[in-house]
Amino acid sequence: MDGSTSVSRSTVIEASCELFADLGYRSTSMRDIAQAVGVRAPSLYNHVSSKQEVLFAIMDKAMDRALSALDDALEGVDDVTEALRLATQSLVLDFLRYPAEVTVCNTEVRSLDAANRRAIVAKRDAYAARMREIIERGCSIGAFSTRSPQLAAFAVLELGNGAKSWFRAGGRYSDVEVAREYGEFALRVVGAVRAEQPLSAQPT
Amino acid sequence: MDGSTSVSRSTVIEASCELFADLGYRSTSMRDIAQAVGVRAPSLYNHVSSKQEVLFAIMDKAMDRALSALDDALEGVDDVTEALRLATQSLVLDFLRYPAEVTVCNTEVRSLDAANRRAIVAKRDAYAARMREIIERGCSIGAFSTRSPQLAAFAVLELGNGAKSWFRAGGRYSDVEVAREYGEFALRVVGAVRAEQPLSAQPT
DNA sequence: CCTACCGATCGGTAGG
DNA sequence: CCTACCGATCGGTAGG
Repeated sequence: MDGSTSVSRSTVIEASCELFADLGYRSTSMRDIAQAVGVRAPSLYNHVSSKQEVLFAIMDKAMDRALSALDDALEGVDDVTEALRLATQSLVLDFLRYPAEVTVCNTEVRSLDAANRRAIVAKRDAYAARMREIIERGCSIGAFSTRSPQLAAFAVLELGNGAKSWFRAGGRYSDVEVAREYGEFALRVVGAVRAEQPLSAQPT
Repeated sequence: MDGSTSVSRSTVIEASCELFADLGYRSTSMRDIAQAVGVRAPSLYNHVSSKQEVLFAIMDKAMDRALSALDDALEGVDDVTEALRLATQSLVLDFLRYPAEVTVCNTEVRSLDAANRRAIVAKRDAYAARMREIIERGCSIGAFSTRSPQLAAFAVLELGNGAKSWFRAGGRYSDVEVAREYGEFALRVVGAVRAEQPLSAQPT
């Protein structure tokens, strides 16, 4: 970003997010961020109060967005199989559409101050709990068949990571197609779907 | 580690690995490492030549160990379903047994110098390629049924991460039990196993 | 928005 | 193995 674009709190935060994702929080200096938005480092403090505050703002916004997306995806959905499919699609789509934000969330929890870390970990745990509850419900009513719902929940939550690093490199599938495929993977992991039922049976 | 234990290259590298995993490479100072092994920072240079060299040594050794474990797991195995199961178990067991090394491998590639990064990425790609080849072979002979072997390979490779963060917290299952469960997840992801076939059908 | 500058900390070296 | 110290860089402030 050069000097021709006006600088604001959101441009500072967006530039910081890309740099934190690429270099890491600790390896990104306020001077790096300033250069990215086209000012000198002290001017950043007109928009943000500290480097730590920027990191927290990035992660808090990303967690809220992911939780809202999950809410929207599950609204009015009763069938537990469909709920797991849609929740996984929501998770993977979020990964694919906001790779920098998600990378920061996945790698910089340790860079948060104690109080900020507690707040972010609470939201992360809430997200994981909702995914786990879906899988536990599916197991209890016999829709899913897996030995450890907890292990399966962790496996499903982690699935999107592979898609994220891969998706950035190539362009063979759209983000929606990748998300749909991972939705199918999740159903297979919990034992909800026959292997012979191909994804192509689904409508577009 | 206190002064009563003798300091060597390997004790420096082991202490560095734990610190890099917990704090990150950039946030760990040579003084932190020195304190962990009970000397002053300049004395570390009697054992290692630079901080960067320590990072590379940790990652290179970890990659070689993972590749060797994969070799051992697959030796003499012809059946492609069994190969995927054993490869996944090998991967997950490595994650569970060497969490600090694996965390460093997963988070500090960006902290490597260009030449070191090329060497590590080549080994990581070789590992991923072997997993992908198993899945492609299974698909081509009809043992597996998945729309995108490449996507499935990434999903399987990523599976262990969830197990790693979870396993460190609790003690409900042994590492071997967790690895076996993930072996089953991998077969489900590629469509190799009926959902009705529970893991408990396997011998101990 | 800037220049000038602060105290702290960094990886690494000199010299013994 | 140590003390003493180097130039560089850090997040952030003073003052305008």
